[in-house]
Amino acid sequence: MSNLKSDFLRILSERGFINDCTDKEGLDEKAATGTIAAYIGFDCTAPSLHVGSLLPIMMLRWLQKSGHKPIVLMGGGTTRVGDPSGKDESRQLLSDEQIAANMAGIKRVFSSYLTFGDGPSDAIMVNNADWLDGLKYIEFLRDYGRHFSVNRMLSFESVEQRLKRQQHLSFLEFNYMILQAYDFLELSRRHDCVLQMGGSDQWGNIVSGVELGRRIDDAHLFGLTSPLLTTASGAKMGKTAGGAVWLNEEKLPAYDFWQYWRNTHDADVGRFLRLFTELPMDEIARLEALEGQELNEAKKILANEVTAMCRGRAAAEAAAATAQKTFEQGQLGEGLPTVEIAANTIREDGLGIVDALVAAGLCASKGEARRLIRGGGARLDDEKIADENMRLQEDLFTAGPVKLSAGKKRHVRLILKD
RNA sequence: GGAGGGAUGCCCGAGUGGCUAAAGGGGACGGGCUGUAAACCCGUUGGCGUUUGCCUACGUUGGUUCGAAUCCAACUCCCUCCA
Repeated sequence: MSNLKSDFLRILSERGFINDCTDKEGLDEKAATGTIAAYIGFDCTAPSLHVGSLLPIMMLRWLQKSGHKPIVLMGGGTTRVGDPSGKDESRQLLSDEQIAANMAGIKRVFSSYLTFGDGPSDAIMVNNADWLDGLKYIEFLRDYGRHFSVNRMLSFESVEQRLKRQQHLSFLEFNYMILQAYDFLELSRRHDCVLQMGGSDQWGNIVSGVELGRRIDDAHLFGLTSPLLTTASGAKMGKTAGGAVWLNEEKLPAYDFWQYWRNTHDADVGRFLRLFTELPMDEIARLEALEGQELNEAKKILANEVTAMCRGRAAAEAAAATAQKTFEQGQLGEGLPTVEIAANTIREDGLGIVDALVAAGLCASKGEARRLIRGGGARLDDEKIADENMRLQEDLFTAGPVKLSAGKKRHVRLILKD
């Protein structure tokens, strides 16, 4: 395993980034003797990437750190088609305006992880709409389509899944892998890119590109995939009570982002430290060896490191401080999500506690708020709320913000606003 | 184009005229135990109002009926086989 010569592959390997590689020795040789360019594609299906994309982003970061050139491919063109990999059903088609807006949001996050510029190992960002949008159908089919075997395509996991489960797969989506393969070819021609990386669900698409390069340009391209990340409990990474764990601040406050990592399962701590932080391996070994309650320290470090990289050191420290106040001292941390209550809604005869829970975003509906109270999960300044008809009065706020909680982990600061 | 099968709540899936806001499971959320873990146990899981109430919901639109997720018709989409 560790007879790897290149820094790049050795780091990825020892940190657990590698699931599969089309030609590990060949790639190692190439990375050890020169500078290589590698790319990962990101489709613009949402206004922000979420933690699921953090793994590929970290791969690009290590690539750059070991002296190579990362290429971030924005899927402005492929998003118009829709990748069927790993999806049960066809995604709704996104409008071009949505795609453009999503791309703008996604682009922002990369500057936290990569250095962009014109130097040999500076990262660049390209958009596959640049070459996909202008393709001519018949020409494309004749030049490239003939290199694809439908028999083969049908056997790829992404396609086979759909067929086996009797789920609709449109011809549009069926073409996705061809376009992704073509992307690789274009990038190898334009930027001398020799490696495509991605999640293991991308294996089929990546291999298609490697083959296309060999058939048409006689190029020796490489593919490398990372393991599909699931948590120890088997769930796909990146979901939390509030929804997806977004990388962009405007989609998820730093405090919540930090909390996500703080709540990592015991069994995942070591793996996540290796994948999502840049702590030295021996330090990680020490941290993951901690047992019982002490392992919580490792989780805090994990949260701090990941948050610092994504949101900045200051944001990470603020989140850590808020968490400490809230959980370890039982106080009201300043960094908790803050919700303003308009003073005039409360002045007359107070604000119903049920409405307050909904307004605070802790419950999706009044019924849910009532159930929460009945189940004993709602608390006001750490006092269990027993009466679902209770009303918050104005004088409650004279001493300052009030803490409203749903369960042990979700807290909101309520403040009165004129 | 022909023949047959199917569409149920976040997901899977039962239900073939009233007892159905709809079994069961998963997930999620809450409580207990803990370490802001895991496992386990318990509870909750359409909306609004709350003492029995109203509204929305079983692909879509109509119809039969006192009454439909359940029967009928048309339509949409998916699947299988045939051409």
